[in-house]
This record gives sequence, C-alpha cells and structure tokens, in this order.
Amino acid sequence: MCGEPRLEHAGRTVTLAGWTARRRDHGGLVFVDLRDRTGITQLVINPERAPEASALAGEIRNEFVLQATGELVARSAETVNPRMATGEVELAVDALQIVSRSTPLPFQLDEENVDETLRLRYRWLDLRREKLQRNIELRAKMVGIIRRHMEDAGFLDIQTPILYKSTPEGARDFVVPSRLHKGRFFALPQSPQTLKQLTMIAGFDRYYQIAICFRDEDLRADRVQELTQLDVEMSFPDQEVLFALMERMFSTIWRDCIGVEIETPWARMTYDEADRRFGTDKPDTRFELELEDATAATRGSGFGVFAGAEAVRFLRVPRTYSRTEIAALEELAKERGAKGLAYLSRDAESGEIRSPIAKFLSEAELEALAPAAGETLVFVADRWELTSRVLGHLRLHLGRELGLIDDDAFTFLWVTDFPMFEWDEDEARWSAKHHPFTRPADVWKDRFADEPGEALAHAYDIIVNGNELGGGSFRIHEPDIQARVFDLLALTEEQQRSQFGFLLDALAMGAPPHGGIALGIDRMTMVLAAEPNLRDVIAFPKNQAGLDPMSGAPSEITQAQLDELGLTVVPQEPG
RNA sequence: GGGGGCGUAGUUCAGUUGGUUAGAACGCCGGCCUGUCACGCCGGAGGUCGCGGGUUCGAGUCCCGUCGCUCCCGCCA
Repeated sequence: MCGEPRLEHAGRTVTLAGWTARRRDHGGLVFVDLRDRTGITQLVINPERAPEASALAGEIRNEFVLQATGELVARSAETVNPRMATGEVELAVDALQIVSRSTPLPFQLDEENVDETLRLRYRWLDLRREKLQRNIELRAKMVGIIRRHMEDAGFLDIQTPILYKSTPEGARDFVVPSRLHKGRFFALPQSPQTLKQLTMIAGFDRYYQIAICFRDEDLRADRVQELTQLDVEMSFPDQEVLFALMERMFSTIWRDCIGVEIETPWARMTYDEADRRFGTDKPDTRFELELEDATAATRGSGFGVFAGAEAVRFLRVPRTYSRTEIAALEELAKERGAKGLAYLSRDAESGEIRSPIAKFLSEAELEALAPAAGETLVFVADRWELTSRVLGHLRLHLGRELGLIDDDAFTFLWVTDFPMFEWDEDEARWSAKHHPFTRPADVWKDRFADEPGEALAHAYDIIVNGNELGGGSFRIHEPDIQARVFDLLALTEEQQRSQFGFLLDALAMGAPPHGGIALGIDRMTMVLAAEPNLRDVIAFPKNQAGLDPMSGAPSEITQAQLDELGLTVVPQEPG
C-alpha cells in the first residue's frame, strides 16, 4: 500500500502512483516528475525509442497512476540541484501505461492553509498530503502496539454493542430509532462502561477493547463526537499493576513511534495539589510558573476586593507589562469569568512599584507581596474555583507567550484522588465527577454521603503536557453502595431500576472488585504527532458543526423511511 | 445558547482616506525551448468581492441583517 515507490523488478518494471506530477519537454526528451508521499521519481521518455510512451506522456496532466517499463537509473542526491524534489530515481521509459488519470484538483496538495471545509469535502485528496499520511500511519502503528501490549498482558478483546441503551446521566446521547419497536430508541454508547463491568462479573477478569464512543456535545479542536478509546478493565485490580501496565505501554508507543524514551515511573499528584499549584486537574508540568496564594496575607486588606474574596491568588510573571498588555491579559481573565485582574509590578531599572492597587495596600501586605525588580504579580480575587480556572488558563497563556514551554518535552503525570462529586448549580444536585460507578476511596466508603463535597474517589487520570489522555477508576462492586451513590445523585428508585437495574442485579450476583481505565486514542495520536487539531489525526472527521462536508451527513431521510420508523419530523421554527 | 476571527479567480492571498476596466502567485489552457527537475520564456481563459438590505453621485471598502467556516465560553458522567 505505502512505503517505497513501487519498484517491482529492480531495473525493469515500475508501477507508480503519482500523486502530483509535472510533465516537461526538454532537449527532445519528455520528463515526467512524479512526487508521491514517499518517493521521488523521474521518467525520461525518448520519443524516438518509445514513441507510444511519448504520446501517452503528452496526456499526463496532474494526478494519475501509471505503469512503466524501462531501464532504471538511480541518481545520487548530490548530482541534482538540492532544491529539487525529483530525480532521485530515474527511469528511461520503453513503455508506459496510464492506469488512471485525474481532473484538475480543487486545491493544491502543497498548499498549507487550505480552507478546512474544502479539505474535508475532498478528504481523499487531503489525506494524500504527507502530513496526514504520516499521522494516519502513526495512529495505525500505535494501535498495533496497543493491541500487542494488551494481548501480551493477558487481556481479552471483547466487543460490546454499538446499539445500546440511553442513559441520561452524563453526556447527551445519540439515539437511533427502532423499526421493529416503534417509539423506542437505541442509544450509541458514550462509553462501554457498564458493559465492561459486566464482563468482569461474567468472569473474564481482563478485558480490553478499542471502542468507539459517541457523545452528542459541541465540538472543539480537541473534542469530537465520535471518539476512539482504549477501554481496559480488570478484576481484583491493583493500582500499581495497572499504572505500570500503562507506563510500559506508553513507553513502547513513544519509543517505537517517535523515538522518544519516557522516564518511568511517572510523577503523581493529587487533584488537590494540581488545583493548588496549577489551577487545573490537567496541569502542563513542562514549565513552572505556579499559582501562589495570597489569601492569608490580604485578609485585612484595605483593598476591598481582596479583603472580601474567598481566595486571593496570583502568578509571579518574570517581566513587566505596558498598560495595553495588561489590559489584554485582563481581557483573557474576564473571558474566563474574572471580574478583573489586579497587578503589582516593579520596574526593572528604577525599582519602583507600579500598580493601581498599591495605594490601598498596607506596608505589611506590600512587603508580603512585593514583586522583584522586573517582575509582575497578577492577582485574581474571587471564589476559589474561579481563581483556579482563571489563573490556570492565564498560566498556560503566559507559558506559551513567554516561551517557557519546551515543545520537544513530554511530561507524563498521574493525577489521583479526585473528588467523588461536584455540586451542579443548575440542577441543584450532586453529580459524579468521574462517573457514577466510581468507587469512593476506602476511607470514604461508608461516609461519602455525609460530606459529598469532601469525598474522594479512587480515580486517576493520565495527563501529558496538559492534555487529558485518559482516566479511570476502581468501580463500586457492592450493590448497596452503588444504590447509595445513585440516591445521592438524586436518581429515584424507578430511575435506578429502569436505567441501571441490570447493573444492580449483576452486582448482586457475585461481582469481583474491579477497575480499569480508558484512553483517548485520538488525543494520544494528536500528542504523538504534535497536532493541535484532532481532525488531523482522524481519517474522515466531521467539521466543528458536527457535519461531514464530504458525504453531507447528517442528511434528511425519505418519508417512507420515516413512516417505517413511525417518526414525524416537526419543522424547526425559524429563529 | 453566547463571544472573537475570517469570507475577494480553481487555490493561497493583496486591494490605500469610499473613486476609471478588482490585482499577484500557484494551478488550468495554448505556443516556444536538445537533460530538464520550484525549469525558463510568450500568450490566454477564469471574479454576482458569501448572500440580502441600507448610506452615498459612487461600496470589495462604511452601516444593518443573514449564512457559512473557524477558535473559544457554556456543555463534554
């Protein structure tokens, strides 16, 4: 399929796929330069020796596939102009057959910034480009390593259904109408979570699957609606065994795919520490610039915003800013919900403090919060979560802007000890931080319901360079604990029965302790290939609106199809 | 649901304070060229300036609306 230019019999016969080609006539000869993603080839046709080939060469325009026979003359790269891409392999052609030819292309393959819609519409062309070929091959190679690794470790590949059951907990479901049972719907799985737990209860002990998961939520550069994950589950789980299994797998992938040696074991950090130091549960630890806490130092502050805030935290930035630059930073802070961005800076030469808030601060405060010369402290005073969110994002922005990030580095990190629950303001109830099957940490097993906001889960995430590549947990294997978690999540008895009755029944019939992890294959490829956009590591992705410009999906269906399904489409109200 | 950016030949872009016939490069078509190779040279075709409305003597340019794409917020157990 891919690899070298197709030199079937060295010296005589060549089958070539010329993704791009140029024909030139020069010196009574015809030259056809072929450039596919792997090889650089030039056909030289002498019309006197090969008049038929010459006639065919006249028909070659842009893209085509051809077969040629002739004398192969390999040229060293040094003999050709180094600017040139062609001429590494040269064939004096005796016979030529154009196997396939192309109309002029809607865009040029060597153009960098082609409109995304156009690229997606003609995805088969876009995929011919070197970068995408490399990404797709990288992905396939990675998946191969993953499969071998999991098989070698004794995990069994078990397929789970794509047509499954709608469960309103979690992301929005994609639903599929049932023809045989009108008015009823399948849902595409958001994850095979409950199913893989059932494989444990079924006694398979070690399960894995490269699973497609569907979530009907808005898309982002790093988020798609159908994602591929490596899904893993094991009975009688041992966290150290699982972590080591993953670390070995990533090491092999990084080494074999991009030649990078990863140090193991990876660093570990609790959720709480990540939040305090980096303002996020997925810290990019390639650079420092950590959040600092000035809450205690500003308790009695003359600056009312500081004195009254639940938390006052800041970043110590190693440079000074103009008013315009500060205003731009403040704008970023406001985008994330901050009311403002206070700052203290000390001029590098004069040593003077520059700050609109300095006049409100006491000498003790100024002393505690004094920036060094040439340094700026940027403050956010608000609820704790908000200071984390704003400063966490500002930290990333500054890290990039100040060039603090080593683009070639990979820092792998386990984040552990996640909260079990978070309070959902809109619905005025607790919701599961990870998912409702997550096991409370041992000390919380019997009292998580007493202080849900404090309870910790036996859950963990894999973070690489600030990207969440996966996460998992130990699961609840006791039906009574599972029911109490559902209670806390405000699922009624009926909802529990109708949505998760099968799981509760299964848990009641001898469930071993079990736990596992799921890794985003798309995101792993993205990080591996250093691509900022998930679409560039997926062969046939949708656009940001969730549409496929190539096929036109999703599309309307015929009235006959609707009738068969017992569906009526209600026209959308304009506006 | 909300915010930012973008929308001009097939493609990537330029287009001045509003002012003749909207340009370039690549691509495409034709011609020339005795080893070319980002070939070179000559010529040509190709545009409802996303769409609709407004201001103006005059709109690619200003205003309003709308559509599309993209990035972000919300959302993503």
